[in-house]
Amino acid sequence: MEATYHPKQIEKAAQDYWEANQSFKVTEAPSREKFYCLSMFPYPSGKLHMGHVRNYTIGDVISRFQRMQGKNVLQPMGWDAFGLPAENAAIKNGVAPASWTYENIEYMKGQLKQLGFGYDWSRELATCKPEYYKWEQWFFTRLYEKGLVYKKMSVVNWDPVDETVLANEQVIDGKGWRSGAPVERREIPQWFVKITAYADELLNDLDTLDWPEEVKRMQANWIGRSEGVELTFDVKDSPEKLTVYTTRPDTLMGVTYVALAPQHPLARKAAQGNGALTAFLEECNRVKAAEAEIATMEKKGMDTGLKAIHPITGNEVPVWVANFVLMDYGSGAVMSVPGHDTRDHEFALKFGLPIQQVIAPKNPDQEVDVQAEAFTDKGLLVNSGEFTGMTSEEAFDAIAARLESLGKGHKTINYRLRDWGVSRQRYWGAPIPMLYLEDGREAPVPAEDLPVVLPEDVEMDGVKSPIKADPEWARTTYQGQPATRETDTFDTFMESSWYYARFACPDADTMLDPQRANYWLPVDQYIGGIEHAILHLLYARFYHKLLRDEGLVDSPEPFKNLLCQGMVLADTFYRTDADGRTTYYNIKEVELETDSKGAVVAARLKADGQPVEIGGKVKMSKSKNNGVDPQEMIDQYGADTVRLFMMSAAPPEQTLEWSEQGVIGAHRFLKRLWTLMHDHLAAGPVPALDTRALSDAAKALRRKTHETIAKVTDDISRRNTFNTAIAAVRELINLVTDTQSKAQGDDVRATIHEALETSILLLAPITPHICHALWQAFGHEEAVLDAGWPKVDESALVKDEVLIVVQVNGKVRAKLNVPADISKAELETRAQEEENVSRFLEGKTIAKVIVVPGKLVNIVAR
RNA sequence: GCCGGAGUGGCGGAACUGGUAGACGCGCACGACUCAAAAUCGUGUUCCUUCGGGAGUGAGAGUUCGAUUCUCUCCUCCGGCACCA
Repeated sequence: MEATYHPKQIEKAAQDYWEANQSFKVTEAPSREKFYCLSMFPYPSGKLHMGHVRNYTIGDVISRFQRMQGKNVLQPMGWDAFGLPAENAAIKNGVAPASWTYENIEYMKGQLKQLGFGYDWSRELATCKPEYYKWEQWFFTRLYEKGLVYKKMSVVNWDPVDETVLANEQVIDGKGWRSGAPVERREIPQWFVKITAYADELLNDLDTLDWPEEVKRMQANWIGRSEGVELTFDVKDSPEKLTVYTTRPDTLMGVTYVALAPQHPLARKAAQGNGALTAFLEECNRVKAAEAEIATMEKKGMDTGLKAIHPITGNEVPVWVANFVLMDYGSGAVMSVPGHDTRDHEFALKFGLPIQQVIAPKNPDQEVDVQAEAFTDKGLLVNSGEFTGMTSEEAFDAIAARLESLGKGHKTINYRLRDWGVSRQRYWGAPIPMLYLEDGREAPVPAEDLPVVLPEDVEMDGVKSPIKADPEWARTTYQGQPATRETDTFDTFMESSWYYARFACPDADTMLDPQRANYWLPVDQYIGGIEHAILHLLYARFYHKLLRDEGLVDSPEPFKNLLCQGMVLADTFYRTDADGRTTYYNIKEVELETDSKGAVVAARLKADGQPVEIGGKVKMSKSKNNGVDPQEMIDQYGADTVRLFMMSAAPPEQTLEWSEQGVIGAHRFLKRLWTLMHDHLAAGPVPALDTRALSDAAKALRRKTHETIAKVTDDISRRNTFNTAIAAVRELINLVTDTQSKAQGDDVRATIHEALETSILLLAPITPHICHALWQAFGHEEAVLDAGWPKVDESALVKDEVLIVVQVNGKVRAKLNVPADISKAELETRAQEEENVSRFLEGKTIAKVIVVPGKLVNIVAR
């Protein structure tokens, strides 16, 4: 063993060992307990970023820990290889998306290996390969045959200059990012998968998942199940009817107008021959097709001139168009009750529409003025004809029953969740396997003709998808008649919705091999960013249920446990010039000025010595110029240092603030650890541990060793708090150093040996390379990777004395070391005898004494 | 706007079930080693203080013998909002 720590050498040696022994290649072994640990696969954007490193380090620590518990651990890795950035890179650099993607995969794979992640690379997959997306195409045709796929018109961002569809991120301040033209909402026909048919199951099964509560809550809210009433308004002098959905039928008598989405057919009809309304509807279309955009913009509306007939009173109410009513949600029309809905109230005030109170608070003392502010609570009905005096709950049923008897409405369950639009008008995606026949019919591509292969050797001009530009690509036949192919491609969420299952049987010549898939699935631990809390995770859950209904898997849910890791942040520094443009500077270009305590008080640019603004800690990104390249860190400090810092700086769900000083601190610990181990071994043979004859110092160290095993085991397996696990090992190492300098003897040396060996095992999942080397140096034949996890010796934990805190009126006044088996009464007496306690009791009478055994005594005195 | 989350020393964080606030680390200060520096090792480090003690976990209230932890109101920051992945 070398006297100094050389991360490059030992990391290379450990990685060579794993490679030569195929250490992470696993096969299905029904007799063994399996553990499937999966980290969200990356988009191959070029090189790994710190977010990836954090995500994959967490996964690797859990995988290695579970392996040391004796489980058959599968940890695969692959590539979410279709997507927009490849097209952008293709346009910018003149390379085909495919070759750009494959190059990135090669490079990033090398980086993952350098970090020492224990993946079974024999299962690697890339979603852009036909052998992967073939099955996705096949599955889509199965869904089509089952009636779970349909086509409808749907809104996209349209760039009128480039004549192309833009993604939301390509629309900046309402303009196309390349053309600069104001975008328009445009409706085009698109394919949808009926996720709403599974809404109830997706909602109910959330209860069965060991997921963070906030993620389950977000998904439940996203699905948005509500019970309400669907009712129709007749339209005056027209055969048309308006259908609306409401969760508050009790407020029906307070409807003073009806609001339509600008895309509603009746709004369009009313606009014919109405120039102002036509112009307004056009204006409503000049906005990005994103809900956040619609919800935050200024509320605008216009009267259509139409009158709706109230289904119960028969009164006429005006029909308005409002820019915030969504066509995709419900029926695209809402009944407006400004007295009892905040948004309706705001709109009514703005446009001078009447506000009518129909609900009064249940508490008669509560003052309500609906002209000033909407009263949104449930209560008692007023001004509601025959329904007056009912509670909101009674009125819900009574009004629903009345509507039903009139044939104008019925109770129904509604979901906020909308069907999954899977069509994209882009090139770099899996072609949607549908055909359009000459006679106008559509048909799925027959299974024997799959996959529909995306050509990879193409040139991108930046505007039109190469498969849309080439009519030859689309030309084909179907059952002898000419047909054209669909040239839209799938949403990339399609690929990421089932990759976890394909990893179980990546070479199967069907979509999945149920036997192998059922051995590994569900995933025992899934790890990924919180930003995927809704969309990806909901689509994957949906897809899993579709796979189950196809007979490909048995389980109802894909991911048993979920860990959402936080983002990686770094300091930002910037200057704003006279034109209001902001330039960001990397921390390397900046010099920090600190006060005597080390607090940062100012920053200046090294280049010109002038001050720059301190922008705080922000998610690492190109635009903020605050990224730290993992590769540089690995080269400089080694993979173990990077892994150790990542895991020790914060618990996984929290944001992690990058700090090079912190990295240096982690590196320092590994150097110290190495030296400590080396010196211990260099001191000669270690006597055997005789637990019956230990000095106090040896006994204390041994207790700490076993307390640490218990703590680290619990922290990793139950709490996922790797930071506190590392802190516990550091405490143990600190105590070893301390014991070494204060006590000698065979018993001390033997307990130190036990403490050090234990530390190697406890750190092995986190810093596997150094632990691999140290374990060998300690003379073990087997690799640390396959060494069993250390076991707690309960007898080592026994304490003879405990520390008791004594409080007077909740303030700490003394600390006592007492025998662990002291009686309550004696503890009270001893507490009161303490000098600093009696001092505070003087002149007071004791009202109460609270004793928490083994912890504290609180004397309440007045 | 809607949904979800987070605020603790100079900094990252700890306190797991309502029971010693600040574990562990970074930074800083001082000391040892050194011709010197780096590295390394050691000691100290929430704030105020009349050195008795007092205050303190984003702000304000409440429950409790006792609140970082539970309840309510508010402020700030972050994630998602269906075509970034």
